[in-house]
Amino acid sequence: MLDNYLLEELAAFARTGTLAKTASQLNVTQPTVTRGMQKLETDWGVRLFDRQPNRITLTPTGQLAAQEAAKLLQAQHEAIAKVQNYDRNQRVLNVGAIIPGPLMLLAHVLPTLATHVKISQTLITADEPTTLLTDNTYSLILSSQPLTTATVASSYLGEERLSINLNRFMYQANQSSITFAELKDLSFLVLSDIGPWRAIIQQAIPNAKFLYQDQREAFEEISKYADFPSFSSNLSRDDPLFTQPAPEDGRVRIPISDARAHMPVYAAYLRANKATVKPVIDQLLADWPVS
Amino acid sequence: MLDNYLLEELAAFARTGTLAKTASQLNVTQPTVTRGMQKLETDWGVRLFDRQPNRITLTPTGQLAAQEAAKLLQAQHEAIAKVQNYDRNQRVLNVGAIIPGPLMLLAHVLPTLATHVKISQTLITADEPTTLLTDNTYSLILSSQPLTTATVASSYLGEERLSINLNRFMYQANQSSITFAELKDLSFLVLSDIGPWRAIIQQAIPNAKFLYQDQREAFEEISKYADFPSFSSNLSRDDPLFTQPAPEDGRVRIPISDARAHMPVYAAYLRANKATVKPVIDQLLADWPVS
DNA sequence: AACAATTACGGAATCCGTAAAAATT
DNA sequence: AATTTTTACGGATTCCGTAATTGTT
Repeated sequence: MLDNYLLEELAAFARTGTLAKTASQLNVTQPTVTRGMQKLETDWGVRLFDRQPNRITLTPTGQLAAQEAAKLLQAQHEAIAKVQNYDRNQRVLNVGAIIPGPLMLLAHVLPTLATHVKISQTLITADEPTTLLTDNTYSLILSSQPLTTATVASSYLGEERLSINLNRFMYQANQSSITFAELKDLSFLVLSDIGPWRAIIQQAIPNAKFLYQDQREAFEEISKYADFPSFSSNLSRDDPLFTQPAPEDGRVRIPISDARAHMPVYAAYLRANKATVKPVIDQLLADWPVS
Repeated sequence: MLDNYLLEELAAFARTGTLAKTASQLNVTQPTVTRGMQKLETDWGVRLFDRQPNRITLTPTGQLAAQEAAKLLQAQHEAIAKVQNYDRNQRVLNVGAIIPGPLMLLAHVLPTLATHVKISQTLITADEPTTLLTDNTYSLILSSQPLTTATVASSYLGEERLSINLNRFMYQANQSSITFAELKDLSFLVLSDIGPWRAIIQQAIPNAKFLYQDQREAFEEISKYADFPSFSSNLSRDDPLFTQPAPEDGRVRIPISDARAHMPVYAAYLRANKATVKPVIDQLLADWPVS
């Protein structure tokens, strides 16, 4: 016999220390909590509290029970979320990423797909992205590392290769390839949400300044009127510099030759979902830019 | 919102396949289950069933939900058992073992202990004995291997050394030490529940026959009237051959010299329980037979 | 006097079983 | 005809809040 609201009360009591605070935190009255904890003790056949007329405290067993109650509640919330996310992904295939480039390519090839795909607007920063697959937050994660576990598989998609967009009259612009070192001392206009690229450019370019912009609109507005160097890649699709040859707006797009400017891209998914995600992966592979 | 009895119904439906069988398995009526599953769907905001007038089946989401429900129920049972076991071990310290010898020694030194100790009557055969510590089934496990994890620690106690009890007139009896090989072709009277020793004697003694006895009483009865060779060890306490020198009942106790006849013994416990189990471990160490 | 826990009582919500209906095999 | 699911209705349990009680600080 296990009643959920009793677990809530016990876990809340462990946080607050008194039945009164517990009651107010849960928006019930004190007698409710009193009865609840009495019932929990009789249900489990275990003494959880030391009672004095004016004070009630957890026994060691009660402390363990409170820990376990909190864990059970957490597990319940996760299970419900998992089911709800799974249901959502039955209709739309949610895609997340730790780097933005592949998402831009995906957005570009999306009309060719029969599957209804929804692209996450924020990048993943979690330490263990695989949990976002197992809890069905995403059905597909585009990552710079192969994520492989008993239930998660990864497909190699290709490489993202960083380029720099420069004013054509800058002296560095007069070459077909460039290195991070040659970009030293410059100020760059950069989107904030670029995942691992951020650490790479900060470490690789000596004495650089980075003007981070949170919003893409602001980024493009500034980019239109001021002439800061900015980054794009072979996967970029919605900036005007992508189309080759470079347009006549005064900028050139130069690939960066450093090894660090090349990042592998993998598609990670639950093995159980392989059939569902396959068309998306195949389309990405088909439209992946030839190096 | 998560009602436990709905999880039971969902998990049962996943096993039975119809609401009618589910109801009879749970000892409720069909309408109860119908309402329950409808409520579960509205509570979670997810469609779990495909409904036809005369048949109802789980959607893919429903199948996942049933799996998760079963896992949650399992976790709940384990949590309650853990708390109840913990409470029990607050008053009596339960001790388990994978080899019987140390338990016999413990039973012998038990009167010297202030702690109220309860000794398990059956040996542990689980693959992962540490789970029996984390779920508080036992507070102390006597094992032939050190069990060490983030929460479990082990203390080395000493060695158990196997001996053989022989009729004094057998030709092998006339020596102070013996090998497994010298015991070949004999028939032995052996207790069934001797853990790893069973495999050892079976593999080490060539062409031997083992008469396994489940019950200790029967074992001692047979042993009294028939004169089969039998095993004991330096930790044996309740057989008459233990006291040195050997009694005048016609048998001698000869230690076996093979390396395989010597087994290290460790005491494993939750690090959180160190203070509780320490007096027991100290007493075992103090009374451990000198080799 | 103020605070915390418990007990007593009445109302309200919910959960169940019986009975009946609808639809399929 | 026999199953299976669903709906309708009435009863019973249980769960909660208000009010009052006990005991401590």
